[in-house]
Amino acid sequence: VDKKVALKDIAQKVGVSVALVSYVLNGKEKIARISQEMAEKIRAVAAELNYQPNLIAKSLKSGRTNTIGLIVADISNPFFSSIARIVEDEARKYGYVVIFGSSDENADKQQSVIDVFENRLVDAFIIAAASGTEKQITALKNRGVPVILIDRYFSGDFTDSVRLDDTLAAEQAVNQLVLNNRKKIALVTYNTKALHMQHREEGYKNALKKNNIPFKNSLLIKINYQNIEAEVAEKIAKLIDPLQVDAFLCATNSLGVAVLRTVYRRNIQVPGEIALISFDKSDVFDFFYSPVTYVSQSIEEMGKAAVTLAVQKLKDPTPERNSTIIIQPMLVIRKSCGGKTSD
Amino acid sequence: VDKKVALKDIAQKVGVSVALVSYVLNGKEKIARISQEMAEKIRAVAAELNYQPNLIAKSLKSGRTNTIGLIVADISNPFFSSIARIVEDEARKYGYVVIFGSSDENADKQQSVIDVFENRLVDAFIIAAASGTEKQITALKNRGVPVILIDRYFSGDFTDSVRLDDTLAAEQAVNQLVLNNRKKIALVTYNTKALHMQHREEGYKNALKKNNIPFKNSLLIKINYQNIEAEVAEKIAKLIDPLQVDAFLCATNSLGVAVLRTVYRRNIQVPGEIALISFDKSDVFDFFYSPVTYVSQSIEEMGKAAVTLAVQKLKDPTPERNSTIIIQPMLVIRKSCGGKTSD
DNA sequence: CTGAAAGCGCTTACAG
DNA sequence: CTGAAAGCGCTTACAG
Repeated sequence: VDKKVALKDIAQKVGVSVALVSYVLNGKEKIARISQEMAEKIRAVAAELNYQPNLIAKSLKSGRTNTIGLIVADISNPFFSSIARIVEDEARKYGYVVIFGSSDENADKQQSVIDVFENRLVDAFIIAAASGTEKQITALKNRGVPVILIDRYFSGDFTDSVRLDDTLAAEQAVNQLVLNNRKKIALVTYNTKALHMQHREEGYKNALKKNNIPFKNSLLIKINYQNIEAEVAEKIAKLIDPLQVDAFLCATNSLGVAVLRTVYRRNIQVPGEIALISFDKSDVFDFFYSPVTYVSQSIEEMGKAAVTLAVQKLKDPTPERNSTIIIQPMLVIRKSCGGKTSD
Repeated sequence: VDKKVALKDIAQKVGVSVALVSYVLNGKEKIARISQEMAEKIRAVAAELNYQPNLIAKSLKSGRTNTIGLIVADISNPFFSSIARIVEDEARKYGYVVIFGSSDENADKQQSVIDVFENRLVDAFIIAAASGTEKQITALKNRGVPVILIDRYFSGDFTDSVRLDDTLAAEQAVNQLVLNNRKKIALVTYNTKALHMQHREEGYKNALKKNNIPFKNSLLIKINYQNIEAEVAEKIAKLIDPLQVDAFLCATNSLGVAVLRTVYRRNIQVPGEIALISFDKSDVFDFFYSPVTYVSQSIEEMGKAAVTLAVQKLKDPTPERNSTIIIQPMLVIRKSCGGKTSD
């Protein structure tokens, strides 16, 4: 087990001060006007000793860690792990590394992850914020830490965010179902005040109204995040025995998969008896006997935008306005929604 | 934007030295024999100022960062993101935070991730090592950094590892297929020297031999990791037109999904025309019209074991032997493998 | 019971 | 062209 080599070691070997070595190795020999040959010699010895800078020491000096903290609901959810991958790659391009934490949609847990990350002097946060945590986010901002919201957002323009046009997305989905002659369209969503979910609900209601379909409360199904499979099974059971719906719009991929599972178990024909559209993407949607129509949001676009915003804020920490980047939804139409398709 | 409060600020306000504050806040007032009332006062002021320790400064002193570096092939692969989630939760219990990187099965990329993490003084690594990187791993170990291999491993006992009994797993799968009267069993695996894949191949061959089925090279399908979907489609096409196989064993979930996609597109009946077993788990396997039989490995067990080993090594850095924890596979039998099942 | 001081590894304004 | 010194925020052996 070798001892790590430090600037001091190089300095000693070359017979020069630590300061010189630091300048040279940081490419500041011009500024410090260090002689060519000395610079060469220092670089040679550094290479010979295989010098690796101690980034922790650099961080203590600079207050920067080149680390981005990514907080999502659950890293094992494919939606979030795909975002994580994009964020990782994009961050690396700028010399940043990503540390992650899952909030499980729980405000307390989110706060504790924020605390831990902040004490480690994470440079910026990218957060898919749990519902009801706007105070956490504003507090962070007030402490001068850049925060980019992703997927989730709050009303008001208090931080940068990257999000889907949720209202539009839901409207498009409902319109498609109506186009395919569905009139009894249920929305399966989470029991939450989270704004992105509220907007999906709003889009659903808007589209019903525009199509002259009365909204029925019994067709608005709210599921608790902690208990998805069981609640979906139970609440859907009530709607299909006897059949009171002819379509489901599922507000996330987890809900979509849960609904599929129930529908599949109960042997309900898709799209014969009920049509189906889900938000987000899932491999599962491709393999269901009736491939599932879904609202696609470009994860690549979202992840890249989030990192770009973070890096910008880091470069110029005092911009007066916050950016909101709105990703356009795309409805990928396949068999499950009941129209004529090639798939 | 407030300035962060430091020990100094508390010390000034209380009118005492920084050392005292440090002792008290670290619960070492006993050792330093500090008076009750002074300790109380210091704690009160710390709370009042909402003091948060600077973990970077602590790290510089201690050489510890309480960070675990997790390196996998691709964090967006459900297998690895599930592991990441377990590792995250488990690490948190011990006060560790997780930083992650994807290697894309590329040795150079893996080395660059290792370098970055090491310069940040990550305390320990958990790595699903890319093929041919044993030198990287031994080098890390020689530098005194604890490394736990997960999922992947190398021959020889040179570091701790947590892995599946790959040979046994493949044997069990093949035996099941034989039991269901399959004789022309193809193995779809990666074109790699990685030992876990070699062992799966070995298990496949062992089981064939034990069942008196001659091994045919044409039924050993090797796919390059970089181009899964296309190669699977192409190579499988050759085997099914005309039909020269009656079963596929897929060595990972990505391969399983790719094979399913091809089989599905070409409208081959499962298990009527060909039977199917895959390694790993996937939501997709549940929704295929013929639910897919798979080799289940307990990700929870693996993740927990890896973190436990890491924490142990951190506590006691000089144990003479390395631990190898071997997870037992479990074959989850469903319709796709062609026997009689309830599913 | 408490404080002054050194040191973790680095950067950088200052002096010469 | 180069070095001595202060300082980032913390810990801890030492002295009193």
